[in-house]
Amino acid sequence: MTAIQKYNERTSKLKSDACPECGSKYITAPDKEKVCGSCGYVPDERSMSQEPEWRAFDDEQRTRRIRVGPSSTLTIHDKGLSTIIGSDSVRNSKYDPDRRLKVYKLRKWQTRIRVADAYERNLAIGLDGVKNIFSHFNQLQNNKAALEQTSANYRKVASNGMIRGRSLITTAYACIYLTARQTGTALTLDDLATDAEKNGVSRKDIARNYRFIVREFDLKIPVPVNKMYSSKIGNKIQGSPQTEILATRILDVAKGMKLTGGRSPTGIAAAAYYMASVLRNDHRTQKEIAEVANVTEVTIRNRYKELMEKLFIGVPV
DNA sequence: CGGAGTAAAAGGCACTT
DNA sequence: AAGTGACTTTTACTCCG
Repeated sequence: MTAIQKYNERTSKLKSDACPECGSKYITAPDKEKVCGSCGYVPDERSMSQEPEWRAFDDEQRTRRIRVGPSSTLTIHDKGLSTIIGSDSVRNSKYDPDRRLKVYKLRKWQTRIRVADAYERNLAIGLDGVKNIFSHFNQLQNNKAALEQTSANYRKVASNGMIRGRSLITTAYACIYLTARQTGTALTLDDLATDAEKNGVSRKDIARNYRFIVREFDLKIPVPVNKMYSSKIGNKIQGSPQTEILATRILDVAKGMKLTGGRSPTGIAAAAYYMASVLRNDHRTQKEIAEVANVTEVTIRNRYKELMEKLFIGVPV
């Protein structure tokens, strides 16, 4: 069967008005999908073709037109663009020894060139570090966009020679924290620090590095959105969604009244959540909330008191 | 026990030396 | 990099219902 015949056979099935499954007619309502009246078959006429949109009539055209490979990414030091010379032709004895030796040498040189440069090598280590740290946090684990952004941040820091005198891993942590702050992800410095301590990186160093980057690039970092923290509390404590919603409302108002500046975002979020739980008779103890929010009960009390005073002025409760 | 409150110690931040 | 000062949070504790 020629290609033309195959093509005709395939398309005629779709174009004909008979169901290819049972042969009966389609029902076609206006603006609706075609559905077979008797067996329910839906022809996937508009499904996406996995095939290339071009055609090649000889080998030369094929090699010229083909464009494949993984998409470009910032998370690999050479952006994932380099072709890796495979090891197949080295190991496989069906190839002649000359060829195998040649490929072996090519591979060796490729490895050298790829990461031989100190800058490139460090970039590779740093970006790997970022990826590694990402895998420790479930907020980040499957967040490709955050990984790309962190990698972009890291590259920017590296290319400006700002890692000199600082450790790669500390910079990696700082870049992750930066991304979290930029994207409003509820990942606190403490969260990162707990993980970093295991690698011998102190919280202080991450914070200093982070501030250094922010200052150097003159970045405008939004004030943390407290809602993120309150929903984090809600998740950990398994509270009702309504309590969480009320907590975020309280935080909105508190923010509007400038009650959030200078205070720890987690403390205020915890207090708002406590307040919401009291108001909604979904009562949680201060201790319970303090534990998941990583603040003390005293802080919750203080912030709670302040919220109650400022938010309910003149309002009979 | 849950919560209110307090004094003193500790910690973080912006800024200076 | 260490010191300073204004400020917040933590520690540790008391008291109340």
